[in-house]
Amino acid sequence: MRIATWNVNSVNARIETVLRWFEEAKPDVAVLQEIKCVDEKFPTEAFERLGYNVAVHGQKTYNGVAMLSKAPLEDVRRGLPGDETDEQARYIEAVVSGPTPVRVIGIYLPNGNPVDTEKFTYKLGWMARLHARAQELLTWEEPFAILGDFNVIPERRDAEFPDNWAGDALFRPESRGAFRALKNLGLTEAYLQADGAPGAYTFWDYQAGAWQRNNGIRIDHALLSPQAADLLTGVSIHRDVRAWEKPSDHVPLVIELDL
DNA sequence: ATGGTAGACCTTCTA
Repeated sequence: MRIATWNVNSVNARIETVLRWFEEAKPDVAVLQEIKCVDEKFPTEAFERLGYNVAVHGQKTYNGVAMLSKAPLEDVRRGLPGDETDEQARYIEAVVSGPTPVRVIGIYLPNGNPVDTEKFTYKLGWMARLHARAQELLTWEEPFAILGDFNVIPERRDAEFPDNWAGDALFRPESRGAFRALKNLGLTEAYLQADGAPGAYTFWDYQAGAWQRNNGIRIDHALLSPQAADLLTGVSIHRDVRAWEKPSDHVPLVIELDL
């Protein structure tokens, strides 16, 4: 079973590129971030034509996440628990049906810049709530995977020019520490040695020729519960998609589970 | 040090 995550930077502006990738990569499940539309404007029919069930947690103009699955989705949950006042659409969770059901969580973790504003506070609070949710799910001892745009550069080797990111919310010690703490709950990062070498980036800015200079960062991640980690057989970053016509600034990350 | 690009949408915000 292939599970993909991809920040598409507007699903409607990018629909041809997105559908082309789905037809080529044929993921069984995918979580999308930054769909940048309300539920009613999501191109549901286009994905249904490709055989997907669709769950959307949309928002006008900003953010927005979705989940697509060939198998039926159960127990769909929208919004990260822990703050009833949070109106940003950054979290979707569902159980993918099958002989071994797998809970899939798609996240668009807040960027957090500038760091001297409430945006950074919101990011850290959001990470604390994600930590609590993961902690709860772990007590169920079932296979689950958290995938998405984490907006965290875990290590220096995850940036081509790490010094450029000093002080940025994506690389601040607080953000990296919260990411480590999340993993240290007992989650396995899907990050094989082949792709784990320096240069395994998932994002290149549109500006200043970042792609041409390979000025990339690795900020899209997949974390697995122990029961899901035991099924992990592969990880791939679809780097070539960044060179397509009208690309997103992120590329897809795909994990393979032995199901 | 600044600005460079992209998307939504209305003028500036977010990234």
